[in-house]
Amino acid sequence: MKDKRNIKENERFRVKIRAIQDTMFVLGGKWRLPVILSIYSGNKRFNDIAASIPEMTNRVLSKELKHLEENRLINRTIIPDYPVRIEYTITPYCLSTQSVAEPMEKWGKNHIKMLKSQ
Amino acid sequence: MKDKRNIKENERFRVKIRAIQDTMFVLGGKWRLPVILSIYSGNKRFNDIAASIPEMTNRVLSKELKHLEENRLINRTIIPDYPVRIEYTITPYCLSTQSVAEPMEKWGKNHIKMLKSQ
DNA sequence: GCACCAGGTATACTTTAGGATACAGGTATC
DNA sequence: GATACCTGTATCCTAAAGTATACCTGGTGC
Repeated sequence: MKDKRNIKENERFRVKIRAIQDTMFVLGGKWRLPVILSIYSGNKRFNDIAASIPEMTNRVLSKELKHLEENRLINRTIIPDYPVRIEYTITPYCLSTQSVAEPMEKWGKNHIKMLKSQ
Repeated sequence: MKDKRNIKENERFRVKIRAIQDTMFVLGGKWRLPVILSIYSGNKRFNDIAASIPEMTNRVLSKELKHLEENRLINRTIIPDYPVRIEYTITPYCLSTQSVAEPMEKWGKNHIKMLKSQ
């Protein structure tokens, strides 16, 4: 009886950590959420995004954009103007990342405060 | 006027991404939150934690425990028994990581569902 | 023609995360 | 005396993340 419960509980635990690791895989890393936030706040073009996060090199930006596109968090659209422009926009699905980004922002701010108060 | 607002907004944006990056630094990575969760769910000893997450090697566990201790998320106490035991417990401050871990768990579960439904 | 811009890619590098394996040092047990 | 358990550490390695710098292509403006 107790064993059965432990097995079930362990199963729940493993599902939990797998979910967290998946999130980490998709949204983890130093630049992913910042890039999403930058696009969300209105930057559509490569150089605009790059300018909004000057510490990130354009090679990294290029890679992150690809990763985000592959995970359906952003759209890359080619505008056939002269000259051709490329616009990045977040997908409706991407809005769900807010539920992760916001608590992380809060926690980070609080953590800095905590460190300072010591 | 408009410039002033943009500068202010930009400042807010930079504060935001710094906070997220700090959180990533402390809680990011494949194993950090799982280790916290394992301790939270009752595992106090090195081998118990290791057994609860068999995919992680003990070298990685050792490193993560050190990192978590340095960031005041767990306590390491030596129990002077024979043989000497060592117990890891989460700090009160560590409870605040729930506010990050839970949304990540939810998002990860939803993400998997999203991928499957395509 | 020439310089310049947008939106990247190429190349080469360093750093960090994470993994595989072994085993140490003390206690306890057979 | 040999062996096993506990809590890790040591050594070596690979892969991924991130950095630095240069360069490309196809326009535009002068």
